[in-house]
Amino acid sequence: MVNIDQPVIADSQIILREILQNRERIPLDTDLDKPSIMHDTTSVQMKTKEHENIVPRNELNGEHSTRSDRGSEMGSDEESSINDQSRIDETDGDDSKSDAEDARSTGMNSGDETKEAKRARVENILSSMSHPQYMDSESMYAINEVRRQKRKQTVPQQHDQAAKVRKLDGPHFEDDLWNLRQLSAVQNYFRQYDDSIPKHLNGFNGMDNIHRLHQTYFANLSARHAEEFQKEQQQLQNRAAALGAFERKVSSANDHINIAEHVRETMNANKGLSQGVADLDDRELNELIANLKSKIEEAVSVTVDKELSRFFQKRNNNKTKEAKENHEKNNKLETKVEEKRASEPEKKATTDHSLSSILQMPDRVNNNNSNNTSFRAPERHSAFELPKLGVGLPEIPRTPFPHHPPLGYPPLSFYLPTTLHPPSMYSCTGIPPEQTEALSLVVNTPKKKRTKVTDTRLSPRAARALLHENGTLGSVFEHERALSTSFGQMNPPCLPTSVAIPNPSLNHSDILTYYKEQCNSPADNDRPTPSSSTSPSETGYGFMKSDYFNDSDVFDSHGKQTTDTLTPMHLRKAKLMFFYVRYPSSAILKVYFPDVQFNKNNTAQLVKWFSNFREFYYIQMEKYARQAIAEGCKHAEELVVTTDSELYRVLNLHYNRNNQIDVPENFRLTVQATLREFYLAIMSNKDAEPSWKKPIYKVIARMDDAIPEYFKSPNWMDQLSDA
DNA sequence: CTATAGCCTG
DNA sequence: CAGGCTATAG
Repeated sequence: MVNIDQPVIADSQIILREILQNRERIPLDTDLDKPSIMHDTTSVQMKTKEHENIVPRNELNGEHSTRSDRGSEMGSDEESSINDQSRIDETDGDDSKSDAEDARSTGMNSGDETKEAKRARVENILSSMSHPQYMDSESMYAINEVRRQKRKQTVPQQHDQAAKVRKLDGPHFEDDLWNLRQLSAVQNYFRQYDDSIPKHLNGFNGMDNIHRLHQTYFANLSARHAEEFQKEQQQLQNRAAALGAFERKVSSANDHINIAEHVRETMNANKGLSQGVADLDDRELNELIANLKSKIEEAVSVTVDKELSRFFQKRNNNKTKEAKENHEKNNKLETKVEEKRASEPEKKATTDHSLSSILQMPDRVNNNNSNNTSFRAPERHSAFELPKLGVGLPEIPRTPFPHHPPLGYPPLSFYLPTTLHPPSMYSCTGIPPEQTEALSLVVNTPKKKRTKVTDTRLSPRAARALLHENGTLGSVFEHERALSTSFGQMNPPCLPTSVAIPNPSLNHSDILTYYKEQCNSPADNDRPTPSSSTSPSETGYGFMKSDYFNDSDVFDSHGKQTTDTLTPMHLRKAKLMFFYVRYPSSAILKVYFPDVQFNKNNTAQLVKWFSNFREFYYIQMEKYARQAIAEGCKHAEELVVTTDSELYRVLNLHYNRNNQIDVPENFRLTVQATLREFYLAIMSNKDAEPSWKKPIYKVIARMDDAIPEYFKSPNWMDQLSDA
């Protein structure tokens, strides 16, 4: 195609096509499962499955389990196996079915093949896009999983051979034709909804759909191996469930129209149309793709919105319950600890102070049914509820966030005099009382942040772009942004994360870039093509052009301003995002930084940021975990992190210095969990092993949360600047 | 050869 | 936080 920057991109398009046509290139056995999707999708049996799969982070790395599983130890290198296992467990029952389906589909090769294949393809597409939150990530994770297994260091993986399966061939002309037919059919189908779908819901995240298709495709490819195949079964189910849900949704919203049926009918009715489509040229094809994408977005947005709100509502309720239980538990522990202290006078001196400050037995913990994290109410200071200070505190001036309630007010705890929270000796002096172990990491606590603002190349223009100082475009931009977030929301619930996992999304997401460019007038953004360029730095030319010359604002397909320069504002935002996700995939990052024109460099930079965030985070964790141990903590349960905990406060200071957001409760839980993980690992002398932290990383990676959509709002971004 | 994760440094 | 370096992976 034209404008193909990178091989990946080129492949992406091919992939899209293949997805759409459900074509070969895949080992037969793998391919066979597609028909199964088709059958499953139409069935309703998915309802049950659906909520099994609703597990947000489950997909992460393909090994993720529900939050409730969080505690499970994955200490060894068997995580992969474990995941696989879990998947197997869940999918077992359907395997047989799939097999049957496979057999069936194999049988109908020639005659019905066309028809069936088409149907399968369309359904596949629909399912791919209809399961935004769960399935998509699922696929993505599956991919991650595969790749990770291949690359996971520390643990010599045996699945290596599995790798190469997904190499793609070059484009096939016939494939294109097929693809076009499918596209037109689908597009045509969606046209029916043009009127019923609010235009304002049109999002700019359309590339995500493509992305997902891409991922789905890869997921299928990866199914070649047994274990992988099983995972895939899981995905298929998810998709089926997704489609089921999607259909139900759309049905209710559109006079009970059955999507699948419609698509099928449309398919049949459009055979003629496909003819004309056949001789489109690349440009036209791209246009078509763009349109299709747009349509799909519209349709999906509506559904996604509904699903999301429903999901989060449900989720919030659960969490509330969880929090309550937690509270009770904590109180119990508190008592326990106190008793313990009483019996250990000599130790008391140290314990009472540092330990308590770190672990802060939650007096009246913030069990204010902390409305969960993600969509926490602005007023929810619960997580920061300050026990003993409340009153006397002077009103601390803080930057109000007028237009964005979500920002809420900074937790009071941040303003509390340190005296109220005796800093642990570690954090202050850095002299561990009795640490015998190698505290390599612990010792050096990189504290002085805020050093350089990261972006040395920040240009006024870029800044302006970021702030949308030029009103006109800004408002429009903003408006669309806000609206478009609805679509983006689909990612949150299951933010693909990647621990020590090669970020597949980074590669895959290139497809986003690709399509984005396709949509835009290719002439505008003439970014040097990274792929073709030899080095990531794109050597002199590439670098210069993209980082300096091309630093100028650009406009995306929606006429919104864009920059390829990461500014301090972006950095702040990234930090805040860290409260929700520790392992965001680059794809997610891209979604949440819509005003950034991503390229190899800034993508790497952003990724690096999170890497740095994590580094700091884990260093703190290890430090405090060791401190707790040094102070005589005997059980992981004794490690309770409250919003008043030293650890917690340190982290807040680091990532939320200006208290720009109300830190999600989940973050606290994550911190606590991390602390415990470290504690347990250290207690069992795991820290002697080479990469003993890897398992911990994995556990934590599963705790990523959904990022509030308002993060995508440029308007919100603005506020960060003046905060 | 290119890319990422992770660790270390400045 | 950015750079640099290494190991690993495709």
